[in-house]
Amino acid sequence: MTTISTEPRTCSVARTLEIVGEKWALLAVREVFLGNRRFDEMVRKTGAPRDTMTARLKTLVAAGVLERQPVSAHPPRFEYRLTQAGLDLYPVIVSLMQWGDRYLTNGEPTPMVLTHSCGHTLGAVTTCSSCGDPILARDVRPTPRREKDNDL
Amino acid sequence: MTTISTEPRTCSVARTLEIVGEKWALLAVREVFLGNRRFDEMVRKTGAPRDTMTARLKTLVAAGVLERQPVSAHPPRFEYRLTQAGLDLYPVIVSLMQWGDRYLTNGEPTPMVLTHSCGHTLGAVTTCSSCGDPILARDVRPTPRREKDNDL
DNA sequence: CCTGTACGTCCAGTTATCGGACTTACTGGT
DNA sequence: ACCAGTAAGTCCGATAACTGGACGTACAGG
Repeated sequence: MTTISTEPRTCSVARTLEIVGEKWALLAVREVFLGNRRFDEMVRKTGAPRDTMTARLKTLVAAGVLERQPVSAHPPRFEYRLTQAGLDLYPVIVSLMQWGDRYLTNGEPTPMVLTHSCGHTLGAVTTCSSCGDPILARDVRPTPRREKDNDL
Repeated sequence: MTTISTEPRTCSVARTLEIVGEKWALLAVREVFLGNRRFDEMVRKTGAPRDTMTARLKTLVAAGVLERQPVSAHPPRFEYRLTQAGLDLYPVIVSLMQWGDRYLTNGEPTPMVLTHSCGHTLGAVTTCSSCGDPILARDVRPTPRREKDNDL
């Protein structure tokens, strides 16, 4: 007998998306990576409504992705800085950018060029930490830890 | 004179997020990567409302990430398959999963194990295609192509 | 004929998003 | 002293999106 699972899958992707699975959250993080750590700059450069940005930053701080630090008391001014967890989101941002560069430029040059410290324009490849080969979906076998998530 | 840019930044990250920048969109793609290509399965395994899943799948098909193909005419049954563009989203999914595995497991074992064809459990590293080194934010210098996006 | 599955649509209620105006607290210029 | 400007939000009303659940259609199998 096979019991049909009625619950959604337990999954790290889903958990992560609860925090950064929304446009403005990730764009806020992008801005901080680009060095813009201030509220108004993030609003301007992302185009997010101020209200929404406030809400997102609150979530990101609560999740430990960003830290809100005062940089001046009089007048009160704040900076949002990446924590280690935030810094570790870099691969996510880079992957998204890479994909957009490939599929969404419509033949035009990419809006932004990333230059790596090795001197070359950045092309990002997601590789296996064991063998070093680029990771392709067909080379990966997923195994859910829980019984109920077991169907392929 | 410095003109303050009032427009949001032109950016591949933003463009990509217009398509997959929402929880259910990415979770639908995740399910297809896991082999679940049917509407009802995606609804069950992701927990998305049926309405929302319908809307997301429509967007993803329109964007060329998925293809909707009939697999039976009587009764009418469909499958959603990844296009090449969809397959190229794998690094995004893997990066998100990796991050969740690291920061959102709360000490428990990760919900899913990915085994690479090399025989090892998958650890994904985003590397520079030129020098092969892992990419760290601090080693990358971003250069916007447009003048107006030029501030750091 | 009855039950079950697949793939949606429809609905009504709630929540989120949006753009714009407003607030507070300063700084710097005239 | 006064005015303009900036920063970091908050507040508002209108619109849009999301949600869970019921429903519709088309078929298969017993």
